[in-house]
Amino acid sequence: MSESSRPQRGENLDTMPKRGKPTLRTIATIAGLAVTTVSRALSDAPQISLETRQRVHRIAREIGYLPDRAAQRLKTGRTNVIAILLDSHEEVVGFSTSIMYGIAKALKETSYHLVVAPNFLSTTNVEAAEYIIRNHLADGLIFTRTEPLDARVRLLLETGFPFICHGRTEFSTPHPYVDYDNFTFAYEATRRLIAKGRRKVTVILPPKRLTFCQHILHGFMTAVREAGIAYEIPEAVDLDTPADLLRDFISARAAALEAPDGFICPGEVSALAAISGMSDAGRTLATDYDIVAKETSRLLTQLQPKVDTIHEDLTAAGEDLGRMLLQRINNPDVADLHLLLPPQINFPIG
Amino acid sequence: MSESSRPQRGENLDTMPKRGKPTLRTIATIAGLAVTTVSRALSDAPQISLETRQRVHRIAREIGYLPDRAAQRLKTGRTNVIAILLDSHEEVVGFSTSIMYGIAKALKETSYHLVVAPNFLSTTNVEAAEYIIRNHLADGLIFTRTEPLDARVRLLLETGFPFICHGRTEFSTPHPYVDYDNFTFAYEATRRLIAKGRRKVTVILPPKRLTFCQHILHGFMTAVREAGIAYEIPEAVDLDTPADLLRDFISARAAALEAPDGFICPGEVSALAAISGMSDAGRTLATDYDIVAKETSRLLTQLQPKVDTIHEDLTAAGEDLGRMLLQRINNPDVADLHLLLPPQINFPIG
DNA sequence: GTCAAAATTTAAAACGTTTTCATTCGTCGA
DNA sequence: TCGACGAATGAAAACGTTTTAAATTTTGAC
Repeated sequence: MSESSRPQRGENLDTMPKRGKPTLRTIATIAGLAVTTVSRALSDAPQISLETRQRVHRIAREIGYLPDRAAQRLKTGRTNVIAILLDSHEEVVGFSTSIMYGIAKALKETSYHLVVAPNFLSTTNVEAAEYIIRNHLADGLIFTRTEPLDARVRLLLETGFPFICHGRTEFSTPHPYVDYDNFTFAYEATRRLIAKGRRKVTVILPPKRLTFCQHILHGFMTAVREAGIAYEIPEAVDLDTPADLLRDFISARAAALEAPDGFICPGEVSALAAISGMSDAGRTLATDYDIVAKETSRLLTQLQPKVDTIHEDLTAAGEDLGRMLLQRINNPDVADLHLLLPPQINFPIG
Repeated sequence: MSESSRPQRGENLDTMPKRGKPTLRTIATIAGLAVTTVSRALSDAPQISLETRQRVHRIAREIGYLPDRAAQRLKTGRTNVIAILLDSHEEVVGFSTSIMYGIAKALKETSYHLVVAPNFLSTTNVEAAEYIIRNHLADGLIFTRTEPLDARVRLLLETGFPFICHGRTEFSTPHPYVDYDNFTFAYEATRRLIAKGRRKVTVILPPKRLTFCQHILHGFMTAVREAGIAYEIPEAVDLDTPADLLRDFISARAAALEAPDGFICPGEVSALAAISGMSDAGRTLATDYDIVAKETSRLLTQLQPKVDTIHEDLTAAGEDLGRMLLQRINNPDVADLHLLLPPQINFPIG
């Protein structure tokens, strides 16, 4: 104990009443330990005795110590930040919000933060990823709405930067992902409509460039072909179409000849638009037509009569994304990190 | 030049092919200068000769030098990050997106980044702000949708943390803000409807807890009282009501007795919902009723017949927010930093 | 009791930058 | 010619943490 008590609170806090933020040194001085020991104790290193560890933790809590993330980052090279990418013009609608909520839950007890990286000034969705990597703004990346040949996936695989996405690309390049089994969703949804006696089915598809559009189409077509039933696939609208336009489209379609009497709606907004549109055309749910919808919140449970739903738990998906990305960051050579989440079917299947 | 060339690239890069990221030292070695000089040259300090400054900049560009933000932050205490807060359950719809775009533009040529701070795990919207301050995750905060007694504003004023918000609180506590003149918007919009010969006007208000709801109501009521005209204020819906519910509400209202024939829609979604709803009830725009809408994108310019619009440039507001926040950060005692943006009226006023 | 091994703790260097203070070098007035 | 001055550059400390290597204390076997 030579000169451990330097005049730390001298005349140098006249600039701001910043109350000399506590550091490891503060704790060390109070506890009569070395900074090293305090650091180790706080990070629960094995070689520290239980007693010191507890004492250090207690002091830290009492004086409200928070580690300086800049110093940690400088030393370790890790930012303790996970970023989620937003497409150039994607808006954070309920979809991403639920996923973010799940990610935030997965990060809750860790030292990691979630930041949302908007991508407003660049034209391609890969530029935001490049920017993050170049400036080392995060330790890992999450993004959604993958395409079969996704430029982001390619870039990240090339640079070896940790990432995981919600959705898959084509199968030739394996990469970490969490995806929902949209094939089964569409297959079971279609079979349900058929089982209910519907004779012409249709599906509101996602935008064609997205991978999961293929999955839904595949599941739909498989069930349609097995049953040899009539179907139609709207070209003018998709899941990203604004709700009123969708409503008007469906209303117009219902008034025409050979209108469909069974709808697959892989999203709540499209389901509500379909109900409104059919209602505009004088059709009654359950009597004149049926819907099977994908539900991600509890929006549809209010409806009377009830529509058949298949649940997709986006919050759970977000938790998996967060958990698996951390796994990937801390152990770069875990092989083949992926997960396919099963649909949760809310009606009897036979 | 004693021993400036240490064996920097020894055996220590076997962990990762990280290509020894260039640092100030790298540049210094190449240029035959001291690290100090390089640092000064890059930050354009006055005492560096023009020649050295240019040379250093050139080398930095050539080897792709990027400053280590963690080191900068550790040394200066500044994070070079601006955060925009999202409400607990607010979704980033077109509204926030435009503002973020403007902020990003204002930050473009500076060293600042914009990050979006979601607030999913806390229940009140003030917790996200607290979290950011405690962990010093940003140098300044931006948020929107202020309330008359806004807990975030109070917290930030108390702690002296730099912030600026889009929208005002009550007038008793001055604080930095950028706001749109919603009084004038509503006043002129109402007068326009009256000038067009409408005899019963109505307005879709924002949620009552938000400050700018009062401003719109005030402008509306002022014009209504001046003209002594009939009016009504819907209680069951507001600007946050989902579009189909709004449409159905308006359609139902149009069918009833003494329905309004003039609508103030302070948002594009509500304007479209009003048109659809009136159309459902068999009413024709411009013939049976008129609308004055606030437009923030170019969504409404497509419509036939045209609706009268008053423009609010959210991107410009974002730019002002970013610019003024930087001003506030770099000079904490600028007094009374605020801006009231005038409506841009797209019809002849008389 | 002694000595080596194990269990703890510590000193010091390092991460990459900024900043304070000192140094060099030419230039100019006397 | 001398010293002083200003311009330009440099050396070294510091920010708060982690980590390597070393020092100290404790333990256990003989």
